[in-house]
Amino acid sequence: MSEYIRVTKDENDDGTVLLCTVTAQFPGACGLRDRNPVSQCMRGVRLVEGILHAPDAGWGNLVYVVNYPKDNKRNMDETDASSVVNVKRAVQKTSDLIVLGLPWTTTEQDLEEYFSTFGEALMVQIKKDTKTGHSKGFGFVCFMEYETQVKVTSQQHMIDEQWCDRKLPNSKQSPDKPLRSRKVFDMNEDELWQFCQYGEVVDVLPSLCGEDLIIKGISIHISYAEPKHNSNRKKEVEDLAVIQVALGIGFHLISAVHLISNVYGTGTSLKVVL
DNA sequence: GTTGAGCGTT
Repeated sequence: MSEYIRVTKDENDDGTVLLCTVTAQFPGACGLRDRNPVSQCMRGVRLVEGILHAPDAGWGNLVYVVNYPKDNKRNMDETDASSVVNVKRAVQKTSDLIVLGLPWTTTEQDLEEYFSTFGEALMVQIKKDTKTGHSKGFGFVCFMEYETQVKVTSQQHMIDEQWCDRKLPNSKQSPDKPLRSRKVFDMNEDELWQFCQYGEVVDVLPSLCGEDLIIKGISIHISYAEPKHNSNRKKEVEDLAVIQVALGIGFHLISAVHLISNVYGTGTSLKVVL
């Protein structure tokens, strides 16, 4: 069934599953929990000496969530921790923008003055003819804050009474990736697998939800859907959402989607923009 | 002294 992530083909005869079977798919996992179908409460799967024991009613048709060590949530290992930091940095990283179609008379001062209304610019330049010093009608700008860059790239610009174009310079674009964005809503497993081929997503942490991430040159927006029924359960999902997502493996992202849709109801669960 | 799609003298 596409709803489930298979970690093992069959449980043992006595209804047990080895923890190492789970950790093979979810590195760093220390156990499992599931939602009691009656009380809707989360409960831990009994773990004795590395062996997971089925609930009294058997493994059944329940969704099991992977547990990670509590004091280690954000720090499953050094590599992962630094990856998260890198993601945070990637979010803030700005890039030069090329500004085309400038009036011949526009100076760097004019340009700086215009763009400073959006935010602080680190660099503004207009390309000029080396001999004559006349403007070639295009230039570059780089902003301090990524938010400023987003603002600037998301609207048109009238500079000295002329509409100008602004975009990422060719030199800053990754040649193998399409520029246009594709939005994927309500991803099913097949779509997730397609997504998995693009690269590596480090984490889906509550703190990252709502943020635009740029990971290995791929823009990814991760957001939670609004709770459809009981908003108290939102806290639970945030608690549980410390799920490592490694698109190279794929399973983790799928499990995150399951987790989130279980709590918020099926529907929009993860929004991924490619 | 001109021009109007483009891609960065350091």
